Amino acid sequence: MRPPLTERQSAIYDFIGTFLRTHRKPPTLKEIGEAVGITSTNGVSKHLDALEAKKYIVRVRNQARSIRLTDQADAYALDRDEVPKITVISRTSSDAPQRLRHRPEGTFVVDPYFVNRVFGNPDDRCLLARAGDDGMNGDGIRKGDFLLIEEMSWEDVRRGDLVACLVGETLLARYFEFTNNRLHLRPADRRYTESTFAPNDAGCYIIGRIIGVMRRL
Amino acid sequence: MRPPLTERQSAIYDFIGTFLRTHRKPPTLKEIGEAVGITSTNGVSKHLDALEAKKYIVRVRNQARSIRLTDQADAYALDRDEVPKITVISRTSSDAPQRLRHRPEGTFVVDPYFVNRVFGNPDDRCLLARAGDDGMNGDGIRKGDFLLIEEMSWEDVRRGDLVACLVGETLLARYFEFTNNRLHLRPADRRYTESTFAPNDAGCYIIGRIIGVMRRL
DNA sequence: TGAGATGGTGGATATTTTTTCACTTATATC
DNA sequence: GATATAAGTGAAAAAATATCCACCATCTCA
Repeated sequence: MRPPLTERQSAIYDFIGTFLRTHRKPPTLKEIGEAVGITSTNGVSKHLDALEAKKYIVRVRNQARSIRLTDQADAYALDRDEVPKITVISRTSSDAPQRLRHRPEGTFVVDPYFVNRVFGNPDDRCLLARAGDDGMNGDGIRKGDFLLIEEMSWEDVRRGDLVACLVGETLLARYFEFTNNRLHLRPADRRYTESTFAPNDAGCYIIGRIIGVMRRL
Repeated sequence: MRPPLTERQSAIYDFIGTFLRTHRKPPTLKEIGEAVGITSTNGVSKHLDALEAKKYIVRVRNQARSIRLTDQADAYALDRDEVPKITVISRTSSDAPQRLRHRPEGTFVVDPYFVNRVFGNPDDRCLLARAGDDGMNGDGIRKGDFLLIEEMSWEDVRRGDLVACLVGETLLARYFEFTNNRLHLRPADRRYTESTFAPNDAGCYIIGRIIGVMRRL
């Protein structure tokens, strides 16, 4: 669709997006130049011409701070330092479970009012994943539901907490208990069986505590 | 907390917010003046001084287009024509149910990626409210759950749809059916009874179809 | 080997934008 | 009646910002 950007053009495009998010206004040519190391505003202007020709930005002639990103998504993205973000994880067989967060499916930057109101105050540790079975059906969580997870190790989970865990390749919601040096994962539904694992069993990885559930109907 | 604004200050504050959303950059003094009918930039500047003193905005001296709204909500608000928004409703006894949308508790402008991914594509018709009882406990909706509602009249709801309705002062989630010229609201839990109403009974108002459920744990 | 794209420097100029100063008109308040 | 606050005009000065011009270097491609 749009022609690819050169390395330099890309750096400038990225800077504009970052500046927009952090300052809530577009940068001047001088500010761009200072950021990417170009002393002449004319040098910057030529790059902007290229970005505009490739339809990545739109400029208004003779107006200060009037660069607009064509791609709405980039323009809408909010300042990641100021608002909660949620990392979406998806399990694939090649991932080490401990590294789920580092190979995310994506990241949501969410409206702070929306999330705060509905889920309290999820922070950077939050992950989003989908329940892989109906084991908690009796307690209002169904297969496919989106689970908002506060990432924590099994040592930090309290007895009786609802946790998200990877058992083999499946992501499960279960009640957690630790007794007799064993992790116990208890489903709400009797048709599913309670599982028991040794603390560092490779077949079971506790992702964290479930703090929210979302379901699309 | 913050001192109230005069009518004129309020008009300017509102204009700045609107301009930010539609142009993705702050307005100049001149643009503000033209919008509210002030020919001298100095007149505008004084209003901005007042807004800044009352902590509604922050200005950067000697920089073009550098007004920033203090209130994150306004600053974060996106162009309402381009992204989904969700109106939060709360029932109070003085409201006519048909006017719930017009007396909202608030409005969320939500990250399009987040909502799209989780709930599909809710549009302007979407409302957010909390379930008022446990009548759908058996089907995974509990009292206090946040319900994402696609507003529609009872005529447009299909038989068997999960709907949100106001029965008296209580907001309920129920399965909907229309037979024998009567609205039937069926709970999932047998401890709650099915209710039946005449189509325009003042005691029952169908808000719309429930398209999503969110629960904080 | 020459043309075209990319990525610059430096400076002058035009334009926009903010700031400052002097002055006016209401309205409310003590 | 003095005084403060809000709201405004008009013009000029100062600063920021965008644009334009001339010129240079490197690389790729035909």
